[in-house]
Amino acid sequence: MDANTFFRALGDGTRLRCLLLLAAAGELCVCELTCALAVTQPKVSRHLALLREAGVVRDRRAGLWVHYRIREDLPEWAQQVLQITLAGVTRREPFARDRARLARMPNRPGAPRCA
Amino acid sequence: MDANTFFRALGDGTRLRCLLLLAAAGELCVCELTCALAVTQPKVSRHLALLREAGVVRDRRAGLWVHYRIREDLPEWAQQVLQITLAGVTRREPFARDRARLARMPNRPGAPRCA
DNA sequence: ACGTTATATTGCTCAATTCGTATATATGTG
DNA sequence: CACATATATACGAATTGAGCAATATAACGT
Repeated sequence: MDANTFFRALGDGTRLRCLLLLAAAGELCVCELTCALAVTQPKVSRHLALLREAGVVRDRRAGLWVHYRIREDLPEWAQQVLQITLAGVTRREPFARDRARLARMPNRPGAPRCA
Repeated sequence: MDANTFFRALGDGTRLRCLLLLAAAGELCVCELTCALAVTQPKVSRHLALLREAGVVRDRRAGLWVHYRIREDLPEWAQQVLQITLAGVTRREPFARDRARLARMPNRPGAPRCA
């Protein structure tokens, strides 16, 4: 994972918000991300595919749901970048609303947490 | 400086290399960056303008030369991102060669350090 | 097999970026 | 003033990228 690939992946607003949510929540399925970001499902799916191809996230299928998480073998510096950014973002940025929407979702295991 | 603006600025290879050089060297003029990156001058100039408009760098004119540096009032988290990335980049990435070329330039004050 | 839900992909259009070349501006020198 | 150097900008071409709508695939339940 070179720096250019990594930052190009973060260069899009939707992908950045996905990554910050994943950095905050650990693991999320596509429907949760779709609902938290309040965007269409194909949009989230394509950006997640880009993040996967860039080597930033990995997916894990569990039945109908596909869970995404930040790759744990990501270089140390890249993980730190995400953590520091997560700690640095203000409440005015879109991510704050994403996180709030995510927190409002029911969280029963095995059931979709989106409407 | 919101996260989206910041990472969009880093999302281009040329801009990233410029910023890493600036993070490593403190302050550089356009001709030094042009020479270190081994790209055309208008290309560097335009990317520096984008970085300036994004609020990531600031410029200082000194006679013929315009020196660029990373804005010191950049949010703490953004500065840390740059420092961590600088420490994390490997010798295989283009930035390593940029830095080597920069180190090879003569450094007499008041004279252009490029060919 | 059928229907349902979750996710992925395709086809297309439109906007945004990037780059090279050429030219313009700014500053300094004689 | 003419001239040289450093930097900025304008313009068009080419590429890339994002978005939407529709459709395809995958897994589950009955």
